[in-house]
Amino acid sequence: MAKTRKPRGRRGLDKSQILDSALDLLATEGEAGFSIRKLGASIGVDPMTVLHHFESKEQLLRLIADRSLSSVELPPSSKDWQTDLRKVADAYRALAHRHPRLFHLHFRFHATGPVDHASSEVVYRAMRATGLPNDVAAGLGLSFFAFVLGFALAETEGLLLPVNELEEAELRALPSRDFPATRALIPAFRSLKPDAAFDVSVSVFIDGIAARSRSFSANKKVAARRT
Amino acid sequence: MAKTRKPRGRRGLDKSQILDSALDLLATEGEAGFSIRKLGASIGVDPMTVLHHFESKEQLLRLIADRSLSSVELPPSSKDWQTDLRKVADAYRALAHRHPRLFHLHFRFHATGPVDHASSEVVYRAMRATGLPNDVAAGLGLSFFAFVLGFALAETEGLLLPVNELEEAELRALPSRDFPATRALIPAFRSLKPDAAFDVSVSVFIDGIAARSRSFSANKKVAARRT
DNA sequence: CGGGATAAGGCTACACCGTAGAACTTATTG
DNA sequence: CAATAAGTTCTACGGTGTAGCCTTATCCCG
Repeated sequence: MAKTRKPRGRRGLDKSQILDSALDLLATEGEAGFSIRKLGASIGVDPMTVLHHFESKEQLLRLIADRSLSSVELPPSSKDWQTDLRKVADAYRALAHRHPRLFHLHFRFHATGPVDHASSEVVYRAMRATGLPNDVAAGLGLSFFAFVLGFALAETEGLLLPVNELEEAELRALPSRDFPATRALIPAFRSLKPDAAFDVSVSVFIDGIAARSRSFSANKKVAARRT
Repeated sequence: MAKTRKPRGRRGLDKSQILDSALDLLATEGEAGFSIRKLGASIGVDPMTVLHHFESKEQLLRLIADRSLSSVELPPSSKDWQTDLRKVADAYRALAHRHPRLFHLHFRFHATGPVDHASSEVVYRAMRATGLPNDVAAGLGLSFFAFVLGFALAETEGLLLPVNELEEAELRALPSRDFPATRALIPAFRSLKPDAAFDVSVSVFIDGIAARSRSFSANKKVAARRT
């Protein structure tokens, strides 16, 4: 049986409950507005009591990130590595949408908890299914993660929103001699659909991997035939 | 003539010089160790003097990010959109390597200064050269940026380093029944070469775009012939 | 049941932070 | 020279993380 001993203190405080409140506070206030004192006040407890359970603010933030990460529901590995990759990508983007104010923490504390390992296992299994050599597979797997996290972070930080009127005015002010492409795309920026952009770029990445996988296998066959 | 009026104060302080020192301090101490008081002390000036030139710490950080951004040397647009994309990617990764401690600021303050516009013009020009429709081109251009920035950030935050012995031990501890792919790639993680991983994944992304461009053009021709 | 042992929870204090407001000093202008 | 404006500093306020010490409640063992 698990050793979930009930808390002994008179307040019946539970680390896990504190973490929940902490995540709430962080999710609503953002990191700048998050403080141990506020957290203590929000749960009616002395700030030092919080630090008694989590030895520092840094540790607390780390555990908050871990907890939010534990909410990703990762797909089972299937036969088709491409859909597996797509599902992992979607799962992490959904995570970003669930807690946009704290998603950046996943870059600061690159967790190595079970969730991360499970997700990356799916990715690495997919990369190995391509037949590419191990060093390439490892690099591509990590890059795929970096891409997905980067896209999601860009989204939560507002880099990917459809441009508003102010930004549009700024773009229109660019000299058309030097910025023809930017100006030509202004209508597209106005009606930008992040979901579609994500789908397309994930597909593009996966297509690129598939192409590389095909040409690598072909070369290997040729080399084998030559011996 | 430009209006670079020399400073009038008795200390001869210059906004630009303060900014230089600020960037230095931030680059060596990291954001956690950066404070207006320390900056003031480092240049022998009252902290409030700093705030007189930059109205808040937030503004100062924003300008530091802008300044670091202004150091990217972006390539001229060529005839080949693929090499153009590659050069932009390299330029931003180089930026991250130049100032790893403050690269994350580029996500917080998505600058819209001239440098960013110039770089994105290169990207958008490339995307339009593919012949893809504008909405797809816009989304892919932004995604390409997100990918490059995400990779670079992952690198500066330590997600992409070759695994050390401690991490390797953690990976080895994973049950081989559930994590065969992760375990199989451990040697590859040991000797991971970020440069190569970046090159490969940028190529993969570009290849994917090129493939999509080809199939789109083909479809368009078919549709045109059918009328 | 008694009496440590142990952990939970709280109080105080310290060093540091960003910055508002007012005062002072100097350079420029009229 | 006086007036003005800009640069610089001082002081103070409310906020932060957390070290050190203390009290109190619960558990375990004899």
